[in-house]
Amino acid sequence: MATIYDVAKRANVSAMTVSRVINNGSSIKESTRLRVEKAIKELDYIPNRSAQSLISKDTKLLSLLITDVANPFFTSIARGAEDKAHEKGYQLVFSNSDENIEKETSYIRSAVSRGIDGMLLTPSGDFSIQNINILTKYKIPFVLVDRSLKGIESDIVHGDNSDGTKKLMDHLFENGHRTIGFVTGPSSISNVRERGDAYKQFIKDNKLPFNEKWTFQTDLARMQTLSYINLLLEASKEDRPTAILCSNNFLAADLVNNMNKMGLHVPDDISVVCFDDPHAIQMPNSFFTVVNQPAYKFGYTGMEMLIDRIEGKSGKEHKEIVYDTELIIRQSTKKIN
Amino acid sequence: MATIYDVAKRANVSAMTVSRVINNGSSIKESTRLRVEKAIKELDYIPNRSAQSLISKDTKLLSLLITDVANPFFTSIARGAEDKAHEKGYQLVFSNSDENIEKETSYIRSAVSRGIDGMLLTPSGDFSIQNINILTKYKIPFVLVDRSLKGIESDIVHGDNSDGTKKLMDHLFENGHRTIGFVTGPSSISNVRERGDAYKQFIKDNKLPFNEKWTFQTDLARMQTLSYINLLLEASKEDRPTAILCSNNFLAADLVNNMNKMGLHVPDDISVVCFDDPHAIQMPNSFFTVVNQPAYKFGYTGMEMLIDRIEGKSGKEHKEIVYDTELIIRQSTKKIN
DNA sequence: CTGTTAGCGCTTTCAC
DNA sequence: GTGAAAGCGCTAACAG
Repeated sequence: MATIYDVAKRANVSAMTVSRVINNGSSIKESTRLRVEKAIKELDYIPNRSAQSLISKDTKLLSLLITDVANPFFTSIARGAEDKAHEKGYQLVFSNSDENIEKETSYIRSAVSRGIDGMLLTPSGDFSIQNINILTKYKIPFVLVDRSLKGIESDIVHGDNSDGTKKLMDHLFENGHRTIGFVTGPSSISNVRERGDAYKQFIKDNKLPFNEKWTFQTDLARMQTLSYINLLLEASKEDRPTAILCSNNFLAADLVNNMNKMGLHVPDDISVVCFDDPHAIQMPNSFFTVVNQPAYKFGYTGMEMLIDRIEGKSGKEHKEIVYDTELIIRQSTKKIN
Repeated sequence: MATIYDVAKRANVSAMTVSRVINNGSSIKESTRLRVEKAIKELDYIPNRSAQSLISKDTKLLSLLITDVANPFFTSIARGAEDKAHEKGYQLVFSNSDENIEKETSYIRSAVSRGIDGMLLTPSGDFSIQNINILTKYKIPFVLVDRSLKGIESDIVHGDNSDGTKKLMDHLFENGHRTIGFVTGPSSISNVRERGDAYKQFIKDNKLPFNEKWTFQTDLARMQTLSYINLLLEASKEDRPTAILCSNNFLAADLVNNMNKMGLHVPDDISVVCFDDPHAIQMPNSFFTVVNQPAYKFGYTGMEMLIDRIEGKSGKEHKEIVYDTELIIRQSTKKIN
């Protein structure tokens, strides 16, 4: 592997001159520049970033820590983040925390060790604060995506969870649904909380029947929707919900898959709605009625905020960007009388 | 950010001793080890990887270069690759080449510059050989995924393209289809070629009508299926294909979306099949009849091969892993008489 | 416009 | 068991 000295020798200049050529540094005589560039090409010289980073203290490496790339919502975030990072000359290390706090800790520690310039992350829950503290301690800029953290001031980009929930509930209400169940994740996650609050608020505002029984909370990584379905099956048709609101796409997919297995048909027996599309590609006959969030923009804008902060282009105060959600009515909901 | 010298000073030892403690190096007196560990904890010292890499020549950083994470096929590869990398203590930089050779070159150059230990990649086409040469030149191990490269010997993991195509064609044939169109990508991509060959072979073997007109080749990044659809619309119902084989999922999604816009209904007017699921989550009412490839395993096993090679656990000869495909019959195909 | 010197944070080599 | 010196590949700071 050729070093800067090899190039220097070949071009009959000092290493410093080569360095200047590489970094478009101060004025260099055209003839020497050409000689150096020729030598670079001939030796196929590629600068060693580790050596550069050792001096500059930056690595042009960013970290993207999400729950699971395989979830189309996060896939889009990842794509958006990578696009912006690439645009700005950064590269992206990605990690899947799987909603697991220990995994998150270990990823953050190795990211710090690697000297990443910043991190874009979806914290797995309020416990993540201890991990965020590592970043703060090492003065590593970070931006939160999709989930906020109680008591943590930071740049953040997320969707309008309350309004999104309301849109979903409105849609169900307009279609005649009155008893509406709720399948959700752990309340240590901010958006889960916000969606839950909006759900309860809607029920109160519209004086809908409420039974705690129809609210089901499960782990987002290991979903146990089957027990909820059993509850539905045990209840009489009059008692059980005619519609279910799921607080995320994977949950909804798991629920509906299991319902089908157990002989409950969507939307004929029960309507189902959720946040975020379970499908990356928009198909004319997609199944789920959803409130969609602009996930790509979450990643793209979040990355932009992060890089701005890294490069000192953000003010002292933290920025919060909230995106509107969009209701897309499809086949998983049905009007009832 | 604390350095090894800060720790050394605090523990009253030399930097060398601290280094030995960090790396579980040779014998150290228990008491000094404890003193050093205490200092490390107190200072919250995390070793600087750039400095380590400058000496050791390895980074524990791997690169994943794929076409587009947003394509569910590649999403699964990414997830599989990250899982294995994490298992083995490596981190993953990911990049989207978008089938663009220049982007690919630039990503490979920065990966090399970064000193990655190895690369798992889906080359954008046969031109990628020039990029592969960079890796070879710098002796960076790599494993090919999904696509081979003419004349390049390397570790590789991919699906059985011929057999997959045959499964799809068999299915169409059994459902009465005789005039079968083919929508595909550039022939510089190995699997596109292999699928095309298998398609032609099937037509020949079964003495099906063949008209060059119904084979349409387009760019995989900027698909132009509309012009093909116009061709279909101009033709009489007797002449045009009753089914279309798409060589990949994005192509199929784009085609069907456009067909719907133009008033051609799938499967009522025309059946459509393709390789790879356009949806990451398996839904009971998914649309496409596909031949699915175990994409997660592509990533997981590919990464395993890569790490084995990096760590010198592979033999001299290159390994090729070919996975079987699985036909999944869904709603995009229909029996005709 | 170009070169010299020193040093980033760590580990290898060789002493003791 | 432990340390001192040298150097990995690069660039900041200064000199010329």
